Amino acid sequence: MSKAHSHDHQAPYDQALSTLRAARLKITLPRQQILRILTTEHGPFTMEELHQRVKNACDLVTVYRCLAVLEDVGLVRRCDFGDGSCRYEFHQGSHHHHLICRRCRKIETLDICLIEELERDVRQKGYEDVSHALEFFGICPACQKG
Amino acid sequence: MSKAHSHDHQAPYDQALSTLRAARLKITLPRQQILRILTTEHGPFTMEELHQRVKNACDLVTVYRCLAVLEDVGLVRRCDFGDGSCRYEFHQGSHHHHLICRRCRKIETLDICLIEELERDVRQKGYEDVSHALEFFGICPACQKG
DNA sequence: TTACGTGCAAACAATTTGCACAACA
DNA sequence: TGTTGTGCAAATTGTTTGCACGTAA
Repeated sequence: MSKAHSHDHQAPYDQALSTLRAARLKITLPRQQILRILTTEHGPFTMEELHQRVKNACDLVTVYRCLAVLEDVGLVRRCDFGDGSCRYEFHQGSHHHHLICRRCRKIETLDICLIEELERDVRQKGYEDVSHALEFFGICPACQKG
Repeated sequence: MSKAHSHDHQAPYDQALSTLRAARLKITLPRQQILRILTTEHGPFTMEELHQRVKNACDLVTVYRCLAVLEDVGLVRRCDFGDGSCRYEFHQGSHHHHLICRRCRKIETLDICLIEELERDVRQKGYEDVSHALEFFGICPACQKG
């Protein structure tokens, strides 16, 4: 009762494993470790960052392949901020966007999203399976001083 | 009077050259060719596409360096759609976004943008020099049939 | 003429692929 | 036991850099 209170990371993690089982994918150690990280820390993380966080317990290539699988079954969302490498975060229903400092690359989460009406316009152009990507960039207060 | 009517591509092109001169940058052949393409065709184009369009008159590396310069002086805008390579388009004040087919990669331009209010929120978080990137993805009508 | 730009080759970085071995179910 | 996943090495792709030569101003 006490542990689960502040942040219940266990439930999303267990649910993720169920999703893997439902897709007849194996629950391997690397997948467990990666899912543990993604469900407890917020991210989003690059492949390298995830590889370091599992303390090189598996190969970097395995991180790539795990993330591809997790993205396929919808457990993970890919973020591309236009700086060489893309990032991944756990995808739990919550639709949100990011605020990225152009200088120090700090990433904040924004919970606002008023874009549904625009997506409706896009569907009226005949497009199906419509989604969008919205990211904000700027110089954060800390960097403005430096 | 007749030629300039339907689409006056000459004016933006000449203006771009002036911008280069004002920045004390040289008007070289590759820069002229690239600017001609970007001011007449809409794009956005990848580096490879631009290189092909100048018919290999200059090296691919030169395309990279020209685009970097043009972006620096604000003549060109970079677009990253999260598929390996980024694209560039002529930047003429007009703020807009894109609609990209996930299958055939066709790119349409959208003139709508209601994000100014969200940017205001971001500035209130203390961020300076705020900008955003908004792209829509979907399966276009043509691809739905294939 | 002189700084700036280009070509060519090579270096880099992110990501993908091939194949033999390992391990989940 | 039989897939399915992993490690290692190498290939691919997009982009950047170094340096000698070429050219716009």
